[in-house]
Parts: sequence; structure tokens; C-alpha cells
Amino acid sequence: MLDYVSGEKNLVKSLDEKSETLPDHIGWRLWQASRAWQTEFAAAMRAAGHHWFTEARAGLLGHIPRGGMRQSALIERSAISKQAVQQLLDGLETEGVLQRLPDPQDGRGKLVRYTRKGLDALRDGDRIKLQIERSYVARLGHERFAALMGALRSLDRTQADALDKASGVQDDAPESK
Amino acid sequence: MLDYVSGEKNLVKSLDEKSETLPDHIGWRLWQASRAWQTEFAAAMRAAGHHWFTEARAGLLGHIPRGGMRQSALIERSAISKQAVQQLLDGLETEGVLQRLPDPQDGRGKLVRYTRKGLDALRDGDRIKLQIERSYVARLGHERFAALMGALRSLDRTQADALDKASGVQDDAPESK
DNA sequence: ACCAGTAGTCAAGATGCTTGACTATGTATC
DNA sequence: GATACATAGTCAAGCATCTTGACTACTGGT
Repeated sequence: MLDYVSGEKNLVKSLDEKSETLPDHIGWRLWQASRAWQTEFAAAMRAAGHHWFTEARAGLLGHIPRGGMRQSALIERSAISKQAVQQLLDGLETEGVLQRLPDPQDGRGKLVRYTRKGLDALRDGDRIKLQIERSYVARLGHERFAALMGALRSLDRTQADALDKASGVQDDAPESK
Repeated sequence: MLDYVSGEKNLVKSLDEKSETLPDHIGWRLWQASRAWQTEFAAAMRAAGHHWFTEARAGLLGHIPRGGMRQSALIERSAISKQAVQQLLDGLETEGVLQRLPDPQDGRGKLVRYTRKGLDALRDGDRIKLQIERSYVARLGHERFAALMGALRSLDRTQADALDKASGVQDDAPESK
């Protein structure tokens, strides 16, 4: 499977110089770390029997609290179009993970609720998250892991401010799209 | 089976009570931070005139050093199928960002090289990366930013070991390879 | 009753990835 | 050389995800 390593002398020679190093900036590192986590988590979820689990669906489910929520609120919270939300919900409903019920308070609205199957998946997801987190702590140590989480939380907290400033000062993104 | 339907009032109540708790685990934070960075970077690149720039293409370009490389090496390095790599390369070649030349050392192979347009984009990309990084440092402080980068690098460095262990010891997930 | 705004749906299409099947070339073996 | 297998790349089809545009149904203010 890894036999192609033996042919690397040709590769090195064919380039002007030896290969440059991979990127090492914050965006690349965040991307790689995020992908590694998601890949590991999705694999564990599917191994736990949740074959419907995909990363896109996970992204949406992450916005839905256990008590359920209005579909419109979900659309507002997630960063994607309402049609994309709907299609993801359609799939999750077909899989039996979620249910959509009419909102008794508003004839236009729908309430999104977890089914038992969905709640079971959430429970397994929590367990897997803790497992992965433990491995991260083992690799970094408690202190550095806490520093990592703290830094990421700080970035998230200051993100809204940064966006406000950007939309207030710049004019490259008119909101009337 | 549908017993949860009977608890409609509970649902409404739980919505009113603002039980909304967004996730706060390492995977979620990494995902949000990564998405925020990519969105900001892609927007800046397109604002700089590189309208062909997308996040998928960026992910591929990140693996291609300035001196170019064998297409087969790129396939090996990126985590996606050779057909996906090819389609991305097709698009980038059509956009004039890259060029594919026959490998003089191997009649089967192709060399992927940047055009001037591609090198210009890399240069702008480096500038934008530094800008974003500066804003991150401003939001976190030098020390916490360095800690963040260090932790992400450590995770990346220990990732290979973790995967080796997983594939060598466990036999859990027979996921289509 | 009217009408503007909101919630959700339907339809069509673009992008980014997948697997399967294929051609062309290199390499090892006899 | 001939043969057989491996490697590099391409072509085709399909699926998942996300987009925009057009639409229906309902709400609330006047």
C-alpha cells in the first residue's frame, strides 16, 4: 500500500529543488485539525451504527438543542440558506432522526424535534466526543488543551465584533443581496 | 412510537425557556474557527480579483509547492480521490492558474506547475494570510496566539501516530477503502 | 378586506466529491 | 523480446450538498 515511497527519487529529481514544506499558518492548521476531528467523529458515529451520519448533517444537528426548535430559528442560526436547511431536514426526517410538527403558535411555522433515534444518536455523540477529547488531552496535556479551547472560544467571541466592524466600515459587501 | 407527540406543551415550554445551548466542545470550536478563517480568506481573495478562488481549490493548492509537483504526488498528499484531484486541476487549468506538462522522466506522469497568474494569487494569498493573522494576534495577544498555533501543530504531529495505532491495533471500521 | 412581511416548499442547477471502467506507460520476469 | 502486473492519468456516471428563483400559505397591521 505504501510502496510508492520507493519511487520518490524520480520525483525529487524532476523538481527544480526539493519539495517545499506544507503550509503552516493558522488557517491551514485550523482546517487540518477540524477535518481530522470531523473524520474521526463521523467514523466513530457510523461505527456505532448511525449510518445516516454525515458531516453536513452533523453541522446542522449541532444547532438544534435537545428540546427542538422552530425551523425558522434553525435557518437563522445556521449559516446556510433555508433551502439547504430544508433539504438536510428532509433527509434527517426520512432517516427517522428528526420529526417536523406544525407549530401550534404559528400556522406558518414548523417545529423540529428529535425522535428517540435522534436522541440516541446525540447520546452516542456525546460519549464519542468525550473519548476524542480525552485523546486530545492525552496528546497535549491538560494545560495546553485548556489553552487551546480558551483561545478558540476567544476567537469565537470576538468574531461578531470583527464582523460588525467590517460591515460598518467597508462597503464591499452590501447586505441588500 | 410517537409518544413524544403528546408532549407538545413541553416542547413549547422548552422553547420559551431558551434552553438553547450551542455546542462547546473541541470539534465544534475547531469547525467554527476553521470556517470563519476560510470564509474571511476566500472573501479577501475574491475581493483582490481572484474570482476563481474557492475553498475546495484552496485546499488543493495548499498542497502544491511553488515549484510544482507530480500530479501523482499531489494525489498522494491530498486526502481525496485522484478523480477529485483531477477535476479540481481541470478547473484550475481552465482558469489559467495552473499548467499540466508531461513529465520528461515518466511518460505516464504529469507535472503540475503554477502559471504567473497562479503565482500572483499565491503572493496575494500570503499577504492576506498575514493580515488575518495579525487580526487574530490582536484579538488573542501574542502569547495566546502562539499557544494556539503550538497546540494545533502538536495535534497535527501526533495525528499520524494516532492513526498508525488505530489501524495497527483496532479492526473496528471497515469503511470502504 | 387588503397587503406587506414571514415561514416554508418546489424546482433547477452548480460544485465538489465518489466509484467504476478504461487507456497508456513503466517495470519486472522469464 | 514477450508477457504480466503495477502505476499515472482520464472519462463517465452518480450522489450529496448547497445555491438562486419562483411559488404557496399564513400572520399581523391598517
